Amino acid sequence: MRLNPSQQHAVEFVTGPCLVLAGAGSGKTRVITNKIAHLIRACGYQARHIAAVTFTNKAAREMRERVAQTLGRQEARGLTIATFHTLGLEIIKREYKALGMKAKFSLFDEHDQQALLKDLTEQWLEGDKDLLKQLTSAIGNWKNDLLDPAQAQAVARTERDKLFAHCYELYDTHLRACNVLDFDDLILRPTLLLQRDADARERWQNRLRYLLVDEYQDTNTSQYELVRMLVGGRARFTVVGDDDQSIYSWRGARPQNLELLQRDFPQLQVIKLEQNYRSTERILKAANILIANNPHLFEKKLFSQLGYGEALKVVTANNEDHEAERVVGELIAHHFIRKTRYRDYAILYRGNHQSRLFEKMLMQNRIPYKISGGTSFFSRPEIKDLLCYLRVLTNQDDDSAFLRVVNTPRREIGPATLQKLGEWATARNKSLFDASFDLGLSQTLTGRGLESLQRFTHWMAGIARLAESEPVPAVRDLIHGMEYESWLHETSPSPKAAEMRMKNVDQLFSWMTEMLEGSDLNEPMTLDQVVTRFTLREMMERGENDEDLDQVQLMTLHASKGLEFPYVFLVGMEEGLLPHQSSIDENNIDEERRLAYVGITRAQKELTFTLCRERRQYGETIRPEPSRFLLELPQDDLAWESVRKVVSPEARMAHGQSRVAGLREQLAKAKDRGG
DNA sequence: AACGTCCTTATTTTT
DNA sequence: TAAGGACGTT
Repeated sequence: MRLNPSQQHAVEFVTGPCLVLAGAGSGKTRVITNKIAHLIRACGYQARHIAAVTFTNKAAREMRERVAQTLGRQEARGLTIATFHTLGLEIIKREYKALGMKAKFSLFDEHDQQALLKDLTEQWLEGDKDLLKQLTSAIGNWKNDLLDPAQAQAVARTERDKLFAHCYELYDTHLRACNVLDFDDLILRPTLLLQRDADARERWQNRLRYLLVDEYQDTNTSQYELVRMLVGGRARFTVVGDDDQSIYSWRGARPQNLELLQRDFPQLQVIKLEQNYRSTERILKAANILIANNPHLFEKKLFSQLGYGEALKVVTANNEDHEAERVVGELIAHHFIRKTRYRDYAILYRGNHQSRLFEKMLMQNRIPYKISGGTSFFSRPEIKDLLCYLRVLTNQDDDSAFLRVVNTPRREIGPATLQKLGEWATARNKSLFDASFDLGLSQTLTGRGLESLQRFTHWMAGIARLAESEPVPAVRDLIHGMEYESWLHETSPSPKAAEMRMKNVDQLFSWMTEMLEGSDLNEPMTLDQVVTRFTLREMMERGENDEDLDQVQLMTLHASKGLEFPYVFLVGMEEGLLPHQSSIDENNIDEERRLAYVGITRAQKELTFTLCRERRQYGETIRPEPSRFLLELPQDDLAWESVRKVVSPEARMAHGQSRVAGLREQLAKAKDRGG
């Protein structure tokens, strides 16, 4: 299929800054892919001078595949296609000297960060979970706004903020001492470096001469600043985004960055992609009418030429069990009549907890399904344990990792020993690992503790030495040497669970082996590269990934962004759920509306909304109103399923509601929707 | 160290 | 309501 004129224009405009406003399903990935090809083939750019930046590894992977398809492996060689965080990491790796860091550092994930903050601030926060959360987000916000602890201190007005800024400083000092970076640092550090160091800026602007950014509406302040620093005055870049699909403002995303772009680059070329190649006209019309209720940074009008299509169904269930029953029932019937694949269906919901009943119902009916999200592989304790071992191997300053593994499995190295080791190390400005080798330690540590400790660190040092030349045997020795398997059996609730955990460990090990040894497609990696990639959740894709499995897809609306499905069920269309109650309270309806918009625009052929008359919530039964978003949709295109039996009479009596009132209510609603 | 009991909390979570 | 975390007991 050929590019349409707007797409063509977006691809061919390369002489200045370019903003592509790409509506849902308008073929933005095609534009990015083709533009990269155009830059190389028609504009004389070398692949190594082009970078395409995404937010998720998945998006990066997909783009890499699409580009390889368009260009072929050879021409695509040398391209940078990475997430913001990976790009930041690349910069840090090459500029570590200018950043005043050691060559080897490790990464904190969110969990590590939380644990450290909790530890560091115990005396002030006294285990107040809420405060800890606030602190975490305060630090995150300061980092997003490119403020260091001193600047944070300066802008802090309230006592609380001053305390938080102080905690930020402690946290920062600790990270630096351990040679550790958190996720935010991966953006913050390179950005600050490029701001202050003209040479570094020069180097990177010369290296990355054309920049493409996907999902630009999701950038936060520091990410935008990084983009600005990288493109410099030359301003050769393309960003692609859609303010209507901005659903991450609660994570610091600033769709206003789309507007800022016009201010910062007055010569900005704005190109709109308004033809949708995904959904029926009806689905798109509904989406357009819904989102028209929102304020807009840029006006656009999406259209489709895929035929008018079926009406959007609205199914009202009595309660949430009934809702699941109805959805799965409809799904099964549809599947058999239309001879579709299960993977053509998606069930989308606002909150993860909603998945439970659908899962149960699908399981009962033996329908294969897949729930995206939920507890990730990497938050499992056995995986964290192993990764922390590897972190100690690659960065011996990483005290947090050291503390996690030093007594796991049990080595009789208790809190008392570690306390004294900690004091000793702090006094000498050393890491715990290094300090454990000090001869003088015997002054403060005696007998058993010292012996166990040194047995452990000497053993680890040996593995670390081996890892430098032979990482795979080193990791194997590590797993065997610490007798992890028997430890898992001792500590797991059941032998079955222990086997599961060991299977995970084996899985991780085989992934790592593959990455360390390299393959036809991938160069061998060093151990610290492997650890970093795992922390960034950037593992090698496996051939037979879920795409090949025929499973009904269950996920949150957030997780569905960027995906498409022929048949979509958008469940829980109720006030309080979508829009969510807390968004109603905070007057944040617009983002909820975008969330609904994202959900609707996932559907290609058919879309079914469901809602409940009754729902159990926090132990009590409530009778939610239909979501205002349903009422905002074009009623002529909705098929409200007429159901007479509402709730059981007893339940209605319990709510003090007579049959007549119930009928009146139904009538009123029918009138509301103009019927 | 492991288990049981009580108490808290209930939106989304790209890296 | 129900699930997960914290804390206390054995």
